Amino acid sequence: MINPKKLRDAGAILKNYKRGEVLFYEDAIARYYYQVDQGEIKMNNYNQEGKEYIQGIFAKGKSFGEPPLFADFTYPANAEAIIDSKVWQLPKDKFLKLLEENPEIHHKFTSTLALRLYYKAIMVSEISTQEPEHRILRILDYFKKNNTTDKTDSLSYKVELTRQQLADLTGLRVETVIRSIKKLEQKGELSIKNRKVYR
Amino acid sequence: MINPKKLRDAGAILKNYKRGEVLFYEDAIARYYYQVDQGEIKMNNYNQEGKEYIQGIFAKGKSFGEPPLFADFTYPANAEAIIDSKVWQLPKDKFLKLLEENPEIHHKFTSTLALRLYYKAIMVSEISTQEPEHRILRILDYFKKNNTTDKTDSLSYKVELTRQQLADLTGLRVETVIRSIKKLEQKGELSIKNRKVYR
DNA sequence: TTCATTTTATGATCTTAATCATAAAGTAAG
DNA sequence: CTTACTTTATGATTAAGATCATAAAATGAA
Repeated sequence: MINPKKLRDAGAILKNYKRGEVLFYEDAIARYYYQVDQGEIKMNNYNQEGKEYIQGIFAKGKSFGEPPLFADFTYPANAEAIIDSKVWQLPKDKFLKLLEENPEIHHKFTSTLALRLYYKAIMVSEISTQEPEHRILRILDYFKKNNTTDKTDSLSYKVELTRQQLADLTGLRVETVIRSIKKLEQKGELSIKNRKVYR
Repeated sequence: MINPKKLRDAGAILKNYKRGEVLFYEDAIARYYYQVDQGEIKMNNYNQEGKEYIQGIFAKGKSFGEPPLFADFTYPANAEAIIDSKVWQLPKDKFLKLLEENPEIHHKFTSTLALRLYYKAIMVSEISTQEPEHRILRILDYFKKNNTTDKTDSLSYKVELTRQQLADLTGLRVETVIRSIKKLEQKGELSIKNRKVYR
């Protein structure tokens, strides 16, 4: 996350997006650095049959869609508002200038990319070799880690993801997620209180 | 890739690894920046049943295993020499100092991470939503793009990967890869000359 | 507060890639 | 040159998750 004040000073503007609105499409050329101010943005792909894969969900303070700003390639996925959102938008050249003039921001930014690469490396391995329950737990733990400081395994973290979103994040079908979650509850790996998952 | 001369000046040493030798294991703490001087290194994961997933294959000039140097996490995968190799090894603190003192190297390095993130985003989406033939073509095109400047679709690029490696890169089984490749040949998407794949 | 949509749920059936079995060709090691 | 291992190959069977069908709750919009 870059300090919003710094962003504004560098020339960023705050844009509003309604639930369902698309910020950019897969294969488009990247022109801006984006950072969530309010709301939730997802990046996703659809295959020929319309099956969705969610690359990531970005909440307050998170940036997304930066990699294509650094090299000659287009967006690997779409970006869409999950709920009504406000997003900082900084033109590419101004963003690169900002990094250039602020080595500490550049370093922090590199760390962010590194962490995202780490997450992707784990997920691609999970999806290709692990069974549904294992994959789901990984996603839950990733969201828990990113949204709490709680390091216990007390099943106290409330998962704010629908079964469908979990399916789209893990490459599974919603029915499979529902059934797997039930099994995980029986095994004591998570708990379900009026339909909400706790991990 | 960082200029080998610069690496050596910064304090890097050149280490030898025999085919099959492991440079580091998953979950270990990262201590060095690595860059291939000669040979081939793969990064991979194994699941409980021993099924392998290959995160990437790194040839001459490519670096690997850098992300954990930037934040407080461990290696997401193992690194192993596919063939006898020589690898530059630079201690973490010296590597970070090198980036700090050379903004142009830092920027280039960020581009490398960005490109890798792009590749991972594509592969995770492919693996989770696409059928075998589609996945295999993606990997072939990725390797073609990274190893030639040839932009034609002349089926002139010789793929130096075994069927098993293709399987481990795509999360498929070797038999499935063999059968898919045959179908792709019939469709004219690739050609096979004495068992070697051309794309 | 009614209606439409989304989310969660469950059972039955199907399909695709995994698995299992076996072997020939190619390569490397001694 | 022989032996061991790796790679490619192919057919038969199986199993896991996808798909299909249906519906009750829950949520949200008008």
